Amino acid sequence: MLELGAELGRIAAAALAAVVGQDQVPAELPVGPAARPQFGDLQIAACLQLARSVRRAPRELAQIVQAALAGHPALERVEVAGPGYVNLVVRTAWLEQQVTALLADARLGVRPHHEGQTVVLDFSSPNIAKPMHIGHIRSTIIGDSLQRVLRAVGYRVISDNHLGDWGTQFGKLIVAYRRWLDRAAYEQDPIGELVRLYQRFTAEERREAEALGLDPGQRRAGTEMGQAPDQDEEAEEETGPRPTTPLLAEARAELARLQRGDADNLALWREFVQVSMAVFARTYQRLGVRFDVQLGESFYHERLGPLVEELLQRGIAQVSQGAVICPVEGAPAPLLVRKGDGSFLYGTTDLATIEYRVRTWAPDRILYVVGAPQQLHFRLVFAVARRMGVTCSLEHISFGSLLARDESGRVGMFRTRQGGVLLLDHVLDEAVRRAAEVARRKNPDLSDAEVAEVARVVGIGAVKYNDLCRDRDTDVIFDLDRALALEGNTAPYIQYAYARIRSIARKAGADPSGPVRLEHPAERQLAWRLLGFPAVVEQVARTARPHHLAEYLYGLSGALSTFYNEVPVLRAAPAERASRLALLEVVARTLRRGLELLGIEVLERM
RNA sequence: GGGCGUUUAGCUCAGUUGGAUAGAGCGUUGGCCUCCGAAGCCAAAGGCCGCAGGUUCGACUCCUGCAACGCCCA
Repeated sequence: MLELGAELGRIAAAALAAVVGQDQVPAELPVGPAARPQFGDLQIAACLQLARSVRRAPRELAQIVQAALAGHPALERVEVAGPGYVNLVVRTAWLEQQVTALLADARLGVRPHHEGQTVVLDFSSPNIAKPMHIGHIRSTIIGDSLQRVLRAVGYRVISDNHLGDWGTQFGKLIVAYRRWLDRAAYEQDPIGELVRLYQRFTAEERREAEALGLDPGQRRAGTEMGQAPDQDEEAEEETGPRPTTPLLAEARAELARLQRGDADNLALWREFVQVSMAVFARTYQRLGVRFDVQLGESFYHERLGPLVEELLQRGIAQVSQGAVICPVEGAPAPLLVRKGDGSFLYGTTDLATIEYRVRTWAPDRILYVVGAPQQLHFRLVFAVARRMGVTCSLEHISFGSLLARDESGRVGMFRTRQGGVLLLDHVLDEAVRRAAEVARRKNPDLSDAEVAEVARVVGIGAVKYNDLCRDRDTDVIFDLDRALALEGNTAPYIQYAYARIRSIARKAGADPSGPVRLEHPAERQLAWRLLGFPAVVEQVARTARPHHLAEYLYGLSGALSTFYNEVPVLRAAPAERASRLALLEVVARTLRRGLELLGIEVLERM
């Protein structure tokens, strides 16, 4: 359909250009699906738009298009309708031939148009020594889907987990580890223990401050409202000079030693990184997410000092009140790359990272799947990168925040009732548990092992789909029940459609083979949707919005359910039976491939 | 104070870049398993597309202003 629409659009454009002039008409008229079934399969509305600029009646232009397309072999009918639409009805024989061809096409029509191009994809990026919570899921899930889709259309993709492994928290952690470590707890749940140690440090430090009468009231100002948990200690660090307790001084000393390369502290830091990554790896495995490289912030650490000096030399950066900033024209603030005390910031690391990626992979695009709050930050970083001479496309694939509705109905940042974070693994556990209940109830024939497998695939799929089915820009009001729902517009609905086809295929026995005949409207509807698959995949690659694919698969599944209800397959006459089995085979493969591009698995029975 | 985003059915969300009568899911109401899987299908009710202007043949979509909510920067 992608090719047909484009081809018809070019023919129509050429015909108009011959009459009204080349420069008045785009090279290809947009050809879209018909607004309503009674209008046909495709429609062209461009004549209405062109009419104004070329001062001709819309219907007159539409007739020119009609004449140009009338003889096309794929078209049954070409009509001018309403104020100047051109409605197209595609020949059923052409559709039949196209779908039959898909049966032999492993790629289902998706073409690697971007072969030879490289994209670096930056996503997930959790912080070391902290658990992955529900807030990490969007970046991880959307990013993983994008790497699958981008590869499908031919890109060479470098997926990079840019771990937060070099923050200011490590000085505190080192102090806390040496004083209060519970070895058994650490071995059982390393990240849990590191979190406990960090919290212990904070509590002890606050006690000290209070004992010394150091202004305890303001100590957490600015972090009470709206701060994501990850940013708490950053915000604390940024609040500037304030009274220092002995404990905090000790932590700063350990941090300084670490940054100077002290062997003991370095070893401890490596251990924190190692145990954290081991825990992350298990979660990624559950989710089926892979990275090509995992180069954390620490990887760029030694480059930061020289980079800032270069920026100063090249006049991109300047000293201001002891700090180093990069002014950005038109932006409300400059990019801060070195603080007055000589320490570096996220922006510094981000610039060094871009530099490294460009040098190493020479990408055409670098995509960052990071939340919308970072929008200004990336705008600044990208602008400075441009001044450094980076020419590739830099794109912030932003997504909305995770919010929650409290008892009074107000919306705010997501927290659990206890005020903490909701752990990603706990959400997955709960999803799998609920899916197991449903599977057991719906399908008592399944063995325990089968139930476990179904629950895993359905539960994880439901959680993923919950993030993939909506436009990433909108904020999510998180509702566990809704996220884990197994009915309606969900992954299980699509997985169910797939499983039903597989069930029929098993009963049919023989391998399906063409040719496909489309006699019933429900068959034609299915076929038409199948041809739209490549365009949707290309659209996701272009816009980095996987929800278009989710929507497509949901629509295809719906068309399939309707088909089931109206059209017999196994009981049909031999010729029809063979045709319908072949049609269903293409549907099943499209569903499976589409879900795979979303990072969601399928089941042969569920 | 400056900036970004959001605002569409009771709730959660789509709306193909300006086209014909604004669509789904959940929830509500009513039908459909003697029939290839009911995690399903069919139907009904439900709308000031935040508000007010503007652009034009035509606006949920574009431009301006305002409001509410969320966030970022200071």
